[in-house]
Amino acid sequence: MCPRSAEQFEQIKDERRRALLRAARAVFGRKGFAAAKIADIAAQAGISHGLVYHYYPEKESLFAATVEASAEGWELLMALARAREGTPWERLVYVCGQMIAGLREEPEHLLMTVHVVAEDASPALSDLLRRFRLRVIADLEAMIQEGQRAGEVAQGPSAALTRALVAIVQGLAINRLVEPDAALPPLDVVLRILKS
Amino acid sequence: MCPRSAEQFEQIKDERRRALLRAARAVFGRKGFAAAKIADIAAQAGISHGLVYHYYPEKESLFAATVEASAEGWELLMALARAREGTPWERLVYVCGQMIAGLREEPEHLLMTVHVVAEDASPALSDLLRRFRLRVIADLEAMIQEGQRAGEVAQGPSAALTRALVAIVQGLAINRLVEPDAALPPLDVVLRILKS
Amino acid sequence: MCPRSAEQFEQIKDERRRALLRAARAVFGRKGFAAAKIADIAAQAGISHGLVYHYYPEKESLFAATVEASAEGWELLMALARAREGTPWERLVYVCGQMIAGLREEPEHLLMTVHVVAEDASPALSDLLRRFRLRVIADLEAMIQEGQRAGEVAQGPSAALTRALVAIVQGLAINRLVEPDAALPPLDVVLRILKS
Amino acid sequence: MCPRSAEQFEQIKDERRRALLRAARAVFGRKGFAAAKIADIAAQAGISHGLVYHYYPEKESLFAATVEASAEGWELLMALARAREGTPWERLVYVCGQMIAGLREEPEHLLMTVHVVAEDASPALSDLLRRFRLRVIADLEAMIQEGQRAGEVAQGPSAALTRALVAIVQGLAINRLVEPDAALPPLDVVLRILKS
DNA sequence: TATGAATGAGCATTCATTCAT
DNA sequence: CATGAATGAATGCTCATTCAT
Repeated sequence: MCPRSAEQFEQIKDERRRALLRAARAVFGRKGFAAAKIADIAAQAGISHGLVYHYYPEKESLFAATVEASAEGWELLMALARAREGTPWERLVYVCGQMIAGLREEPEHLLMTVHVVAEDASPALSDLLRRFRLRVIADLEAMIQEGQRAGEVAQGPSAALTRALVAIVQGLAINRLVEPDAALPPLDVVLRILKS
Repeated sequence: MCPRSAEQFEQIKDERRRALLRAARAVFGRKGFAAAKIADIAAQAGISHGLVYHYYPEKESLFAATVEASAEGWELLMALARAREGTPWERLVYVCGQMIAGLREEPEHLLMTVHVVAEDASPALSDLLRRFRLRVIADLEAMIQEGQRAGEVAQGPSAALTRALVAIVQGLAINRLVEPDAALPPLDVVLRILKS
Repeated sequence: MCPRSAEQFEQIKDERRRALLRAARAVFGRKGFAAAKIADIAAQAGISHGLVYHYYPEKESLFAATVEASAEGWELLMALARAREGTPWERLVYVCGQMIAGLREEPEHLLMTVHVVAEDASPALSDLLRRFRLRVIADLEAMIQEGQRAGEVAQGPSAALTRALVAIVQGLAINRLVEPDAALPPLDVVLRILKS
Repeated sequence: MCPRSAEQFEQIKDERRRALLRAARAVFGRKGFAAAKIADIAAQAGISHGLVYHYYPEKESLFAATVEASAEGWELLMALARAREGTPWERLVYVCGQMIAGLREEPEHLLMTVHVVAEDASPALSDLLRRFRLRVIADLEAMIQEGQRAGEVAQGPSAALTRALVAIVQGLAINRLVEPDAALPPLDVVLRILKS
């Protein structure tokens, strides 16, 4: 009808897709894969459930897209961290600070990984999540090793140290979800784990 | 008619009930409430799905019983800890050591709380889990305060410190589930969080 | 163990069987075939549900036995009626009076026929009930025809007249069940249907 | 998007809803609440069982709607009767004639009340049916009292007389269901019950 | 596109029936 | 005989997915 609206359509489509991903992240993070209903996600995104299938052909694709969006968010954060000046420790402080600030507002988003366990979801999803998790861990471990070399981080096996750091962040996300009003520990308490 | 079978019946019943609870803990912990299938739990316990309903009238009751069993396990651990000689810090070391040893073998059991989030499960279940969590936190917080008074634990708000400790333990449970072969950080790394 | 108890066993067995039939009549009459639970019947008869299967190999047999017991009750009533002195009308009054007295106490028993319609129950049950119903109708119709010949009952097709009489009795059973406290119409109102 | 389809949707929806109610009335009337299968009702209405739940959220709601539709049918009949000219007796003849004509075609519809008995169906359903029944009885009783005042109906307690009338109508519905080919008694035989 | 009606596979739950004790 | 634990087929209900409009 309106020939110029092609771009607008694209815009609308993109906005909707983003809204859908936001809604999906919230609902999947909160309920897991199996318990999350497409209808709920659609409602939260303000569209009809039928329309979801114009954007993603099935529930699993939507979940995968959600995970990928999280991965992109992580890449962005790492890029920002790497672009920073300062010591390795200062970069670690920055990244952890951002993660904790993020979970304050959207704890769900850090818990999707927990639902990797829902083995009903195809192995493809499990793998996707595992791979994302491993990428995060690899990035953090690299920073930790840098810090160790700089003498800013406690010595010891960096793999276990990284798992401990990730653990506390995810654990705080759980806490946030269950007790939204409880005080989160300050950043320096969290970072004690990296200090001898 | 067969007078001795009464006790045997009771024994068998008790054993099965325990097997059922064990299976339920594993499956609920792994999949959450909604995604866990009664048929799976029954299969894991070695019984037919119909028989589950002889022991628990509905899925929610089984879940509740599972939580209660965990609560009893916790009470037992705390009783053992309180009965120990030594400083508050030594008791903390003992409790955290036991928790981490436990999650090494049965990480599921620490993650049921995450699924409190599945708010579809009646508020009754959410409340049950929240109450259990709060009890654990209260017990740990008391130990931490004791440690602070004894000068063995870092000063600062004990509430946030306790959340940090619980967070790391639950986070390690997640890690164990997702990467069963990854090395867990040693106890003293975990406990750094409580040291200035 | 106790060799003389053979007769006693028989007695006990017979008593139980009667109790079972009584319970079955009440429950089947109240709930129909499908909705009646063997466990309910057993409980009402004071035995375990497993024992029911020592007396009747399946639910349908129990139902059939219940119908047959009703049929025997009807035969008895007819025998008493036929043995009476007096006019055909007086016999009709006697039989209708007994039926109405019966439904005052046990309305269920007259409604089992309604459940013939539950076509899930095997055709065998339907046939059984239909045959019982037809026997009752044939007996009543014979009495009505006698009354017509004696000029005590209104003329007209006796088949339809009999259906009307049976209808009102069963209808009153329904009423009794639904409104146990409502006054039943006196016998002479019911019998007006047979009078011109 | 397709502006005219809105009304069409409504129409289709309404038609289906009516078809569903028709099917439900037939099946519930024939089998009672517990024995009636949603799948049967859906099949008879020509839809899938899942779709039933788009119209009624649960079996009980469908049953309730069925009862309400019957109640509306009754209201209509009473309105027509009240709008008639003639004596009270003529109105009674009209109403009873319509009821008997109705049960000739759809006897099920008059038997739903019998299944009030299935007390497993929530008390809400029992109450609904009882209330409907009482409304019918109240309407009929009013007409009978009018007839008594006009000297057209036999004297005596109108409550019991009304129960007798309702009884015969429901009883004839049972007869129709069990023996679809048996002759129903003519209207004037039924109405004898109201004549001294 | 966007909607929501329609379908059917899947799961919780019930209950007739069996059987070890 | 008597019990009640055990099984599994059947049924209510949910929800991902499709599709006519």
